[in-house]
Amino acid sequence: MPRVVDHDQRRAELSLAVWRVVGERGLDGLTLRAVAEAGGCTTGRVVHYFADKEALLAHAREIMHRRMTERIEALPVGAGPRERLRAVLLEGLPLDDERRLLTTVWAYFLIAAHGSAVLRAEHDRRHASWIERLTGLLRAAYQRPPADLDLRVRGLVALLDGLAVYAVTTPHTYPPELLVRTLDSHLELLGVLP
Amino acid sequence: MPRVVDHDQRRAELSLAVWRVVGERGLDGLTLRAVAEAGGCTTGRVVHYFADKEALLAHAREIMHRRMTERIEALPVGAGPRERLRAVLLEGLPLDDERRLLTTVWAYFLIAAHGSAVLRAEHDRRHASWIERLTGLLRAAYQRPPADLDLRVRGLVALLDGLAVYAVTTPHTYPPELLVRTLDSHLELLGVLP
DNA sequence: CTGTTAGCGTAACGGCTGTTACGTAACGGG
DNA sequence: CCCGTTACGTAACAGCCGTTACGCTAACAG
Repeated sequence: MPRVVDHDQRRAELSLAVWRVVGERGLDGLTLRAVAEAGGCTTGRVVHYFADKEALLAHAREIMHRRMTERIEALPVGAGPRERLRAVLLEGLPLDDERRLLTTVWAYFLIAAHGSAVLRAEHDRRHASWIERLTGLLRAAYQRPPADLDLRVRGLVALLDGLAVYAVTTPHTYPPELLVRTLDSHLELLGVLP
Repeated sequence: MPRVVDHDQRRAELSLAVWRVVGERGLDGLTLRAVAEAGGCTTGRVVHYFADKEALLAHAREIMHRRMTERIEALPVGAGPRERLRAVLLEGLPLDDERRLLTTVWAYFLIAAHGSAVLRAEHDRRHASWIERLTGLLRAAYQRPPADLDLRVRGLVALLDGLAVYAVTTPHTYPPELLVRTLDSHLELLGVLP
């Protein structure tokens, strides 16, 4: 056996390079050569670890979701249900550099879901899971859950992701502080502010 | 003078072709040849009326916003402030074919605002105007406006546009009926449901 | 009727893209 | 020590893109 390399780590490195390129140049600016440059190598390495561009993108997306889930599950436990709900929601907003990068990539994949059946199906799966998670959290946050809890969740998620998209496209207009205040205002309206 | 043609109409026709292409193939699928095909002509006509692709896109966007405003101003007057607020908000959701097309184009330009300073500035202008309009409408809908009215508006807009983006990307999961019910649930929460 | 000019189809060009093929260097098993 | 395999840089390729140049056609002024 020749030179030994950790394939998973290489793929993770290249996925990170994909994030950076998307974060800087958008999804149309994402070329194999740009990824190679961001990853400090040539296209030779990129194509060596991924069959084609689609596989590269799919893996970068997979890693993104894995990282998001990882962050949520790393949140401190023990707090009350309302604190926990708010903490999870804040993970969906681009409040620091890492989340800004993750959210940007997420937003591009969201729009790309229009026009690609594969991306749309994948997005639908993730979204349903996200809705389910938040339904549980919101229900737990209520002493007596309202009858239209499902609509409250849909609205909450739409508000959160709408804010996230705005923060990605026009971060100057939607700074982290405004995002948090807007979310808190909505939580207060819902009656589940900690 | 040779053959006489209405330039504005030609440009409007080609802008409609842009909408259709974006609606079917997305912004990356938007090529001059695709626009020509959708417009029932060749690239010769397209480049004859627009200096370059950027000008074509800018005009298609301009027409889109003009049409959206036109629809809003065509709404029946005379209803109460809460009916009016709801009617305007419903114009922001893809509830029929035309709005679906308009919203799709809008969503693509929204994401494209990330990565292009020109598109971002333009979006920022439009967005501020939209926020301003809704602030007035929501204030009028309240008997006694809350202290954090601005945050209520931000949340309302984020919810609306979040729903719109979801409806564009996964219309099957977010049918018109769910959009309206979610919006109404939020309006009820705000205490401004007609 | 004739000349001029806008309208626009056709085609060519250079640049960039994803993909593929090839060459080389380095490492580990025998 | 040697050899096979893996890692990956380099380069060529075909396809599509926006842009540009060119040429024909049809309509109006005179």
